[in-house]
Parts: sequence; C-alpha cells; structure tokens
Amino acid sequence: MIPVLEQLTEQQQNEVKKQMAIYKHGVQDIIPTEELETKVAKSILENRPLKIKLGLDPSAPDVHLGHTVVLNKLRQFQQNGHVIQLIIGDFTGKIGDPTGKSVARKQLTTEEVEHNAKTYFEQFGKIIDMEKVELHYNSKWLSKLNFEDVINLAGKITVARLLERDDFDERISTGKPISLHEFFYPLMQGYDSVMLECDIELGGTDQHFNILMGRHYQEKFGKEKQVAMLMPLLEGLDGVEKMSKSKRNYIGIDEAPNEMYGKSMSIPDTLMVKYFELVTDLDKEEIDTIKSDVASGKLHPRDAKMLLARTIVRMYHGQEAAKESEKHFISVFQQGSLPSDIPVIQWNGSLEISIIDLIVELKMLSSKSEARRMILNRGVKVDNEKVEDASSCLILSEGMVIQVGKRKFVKITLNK
RNA sequence: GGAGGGGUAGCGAAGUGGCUAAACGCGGCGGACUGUAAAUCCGCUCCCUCCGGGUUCGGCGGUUCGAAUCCGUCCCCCUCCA
Repeated sequence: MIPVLEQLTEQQQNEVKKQMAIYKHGVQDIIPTEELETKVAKSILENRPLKIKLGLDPSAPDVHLGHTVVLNKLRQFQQNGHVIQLIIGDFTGKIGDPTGKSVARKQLTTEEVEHNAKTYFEQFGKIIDMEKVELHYNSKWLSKLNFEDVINLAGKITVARLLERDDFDERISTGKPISLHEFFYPLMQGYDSVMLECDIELGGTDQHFNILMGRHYQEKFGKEKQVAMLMPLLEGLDGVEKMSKSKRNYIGIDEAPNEMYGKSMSIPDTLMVKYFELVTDLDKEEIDTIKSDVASGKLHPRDAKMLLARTIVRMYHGQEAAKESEKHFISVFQQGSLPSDIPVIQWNGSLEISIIDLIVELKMLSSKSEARRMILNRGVKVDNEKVEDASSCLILSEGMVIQVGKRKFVKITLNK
C-alpha cells in the first residue's frame, strides 16, 4: 500500500480505489501508476483538486472521435472534481511546424488562433464542462523567455536524451534531417507543465516523449512531477492510420446523424471493440458482454456494429436522432431504397439532354470526361436503372432521381 | 570551406534522345460479391473532348526533325568530411 493511503479513512480509501478504477480503464499507459494513486489520495486528504493538463494544437480545430478518446478521460477527472487545464499551443503554432520537409507551415495570426480555439471549445462543450475548465495560452510565458533563458532550458537536458525520442531516432538512422529548433518543441511543452504545475498530463501515445519531458523539467525546476497518462491512438475508418482530418478517415463530432451512423458502420470489424471502449460511454460490463456474444456467434457482428453506430450518434445528437439514422441506414443501404433526404434540384433547362451533360450541369461531377468515365465504370443510375451507354440521352420527368457512385443522389423537379 | 547525391503525376518509385501521358506499388474512386466490414476479383485515376486535342517530369533559356532524358543557368533539398 502506498504511504498516503494510511492517513485516509476507510471510506476515503474506497474513494481512491473507485477513482483509480475509472481512470485506468481504457488507458494505454500510466507513468507511473503509483504516483497517480498517491496524487489522488493526496487530493482527497487535502481536499484539493488535481490539475490535469491537455495541450492543444491551434492549427487544426476540427474535433473528431479521435480527440474524444482523450476528452472522455478528461471528463472522468472533471466528474470527480478535478480541474482541467487546456493549453493552447499558440506560441508553437506561431513558430511553425517542426516536422518534415514541407514548406514551413504558415504562421497563424492571433485572430486565427482565437478563432480556432473558439471552435475547439464549442465542440469540447459536448463532452466536458467548459465552464469549469482553466484555459491557458502558452505564448503568455514562452514569448517572454530571452535567449539566456532558452539556453538555460537547453542546459537541463542532454542531446542523448532527446535522441531517445522514436521520431528523432528513426530519422537519424534513416539519414533524414532534424532541424535544431525541433529539439525545442519538447522543451517548450515540458516548460508549460512547469509553469502550470500540472499533476497529470493526458495525451495520445504519440505524446509519450513530450509528456515525460514535462516530468523531467518539473523535477529540474524543483516542482512535483506530473503523471503521464497515455491514451491509445484511435485508428480511423480505414482501420490502419490514426484518425485525422488530413487523412479523411475521421468521424467529426459535428457531423450530421446519418453521416455519423454510416461512417461508424464502415469501420472494420476488427476495430469495433476498441471503438466501444474508447469513444462510447458504455461501461466495461456492457462492452464485455458484446465482446463475448460476438465471439460466440450469439450476436452478429453487423448488429454489434449497429449498436456502436447508434451509440455514437446518440452521444452527439440524442436518442431520437440515433433511431432515425438507423432507420435511414437500414432503408438506404440494407434495403437499397433511396435516401429520404435527396437534394432536390429545380431544372430549368431542356427536357431532353444527354446523361453526361446532365451530370455536369447538376454539378454531380466536375467534367464531362469524369462523367463519361463514371458511366463506363457502371457507377451511374437513373431512377435506379444502371446507365449502360455513355452517349445516351434522357427525357427528364418530374421526380427523376440521378445517382452517381454510392452516395451522390439528386432528384429533379421541373420548372412549371 | 570541401566532396558527393537528389528534385518525375496525391505519395513512393522506374525511366537517361523517338516505341513515354510516362512502368510498377500505395492511396483515391467506381463496379461485382457482402453486412456501405474484412478478404477477393474487375475497371478508372494529368486536363478537356464525339473523333481528337492541350499542358506535364524543380524554374528559365538553348541544342535537336524530335528532350523527363543532352547543354547552359538559376532555385531548392539531402548526406558525408572539416
């Protein structure tokens, strides 16, 4: 038993246990676990909330399910009375991107940073209580450091230590370049933790090194060390790459219910359980039941995934929307009927028109060549009939439905 | 300061005078089969187009009947040595 626990009443000890069980669930790694327990115990003993840090990159403010993995964990802390510290890395963002050869990322203006931060918060509000969050911009202290301060900071870490970072290590061994300033990103992030005296820093496993830097620097500056809590990275819809906006394999938490449901259904089966664990609010027992039922064949994987999709939609749009989007999914994709929300376009042109021209006119594809190719690939339907001949002409009629590919539908209404 | 290696389509990577709008792989898209899963198979993937054109291989200029390929020049990137 860790020493602090002895000073607690039995009831308090149970409270520690209860919190620890919650915090540990779904986490990839806690470094070190005992320190977390000590901190939780102390916070109860001294009736002082813990400070939980999360650093944010201000350049990409679109929140998707990948982010919610960390946010869900934060919410658990918040629900137990602890304080969330959100740090907007505006200083970092202003300097530019550390990685890669790509032309230096454009510098964000103050307005852009503020705008992006605002976007974050609106969406975060769906998961955590933003009223109770502490908000910080790291330019507040980082921009004040002079060169001597920076050298001093650099003096508290060795190059060997920095080279331990996987990313650096890999680039060294494959002969890829590392710019000197890239070494400073972990230092800055570590310094943030010093300034805010964080108790815990949360992040994805890709933040492993940076978060440990926080521990390192807190120690060097004579502060209590933070605990690193690493969440697994969530793979996106492709099932391989980390969910990210740029990979286009994400489910945004702002997306419409039908989109969200459909996208959830398209994740690979192998990731289902992980999604249940990381992005839904179902508890461990429920998830275990689903797991074993699928394994035993009692539950069809498709139905399990439908439950997942329903749950995800419910979390961001409510029960009603969840039901509706499931109905929509069943009718459109399982039964092959038309979606209920096909965009209707008023048609003012000639009633007789070639299919190719029509597709372009309706802006379903951007050029005639593309339309032709799509037809040759048998991807175009008119009133649910496949178009076989790329040069065919149509006589338009009221309510005619054009489908291009799997998802693009347009219904035509004629000008009277 | 010195030596060397590079810049080809979204990415990776062949190609070193005509057969090259440019192999191959990945990614993306469409189709078949399914459960909008996985796996598999087929097709499309510079732009426009009915035929047929147009613009490409870091930028610019040149040699040539003809250049991604040869020459000049400029820009950018990387590695090693000091």
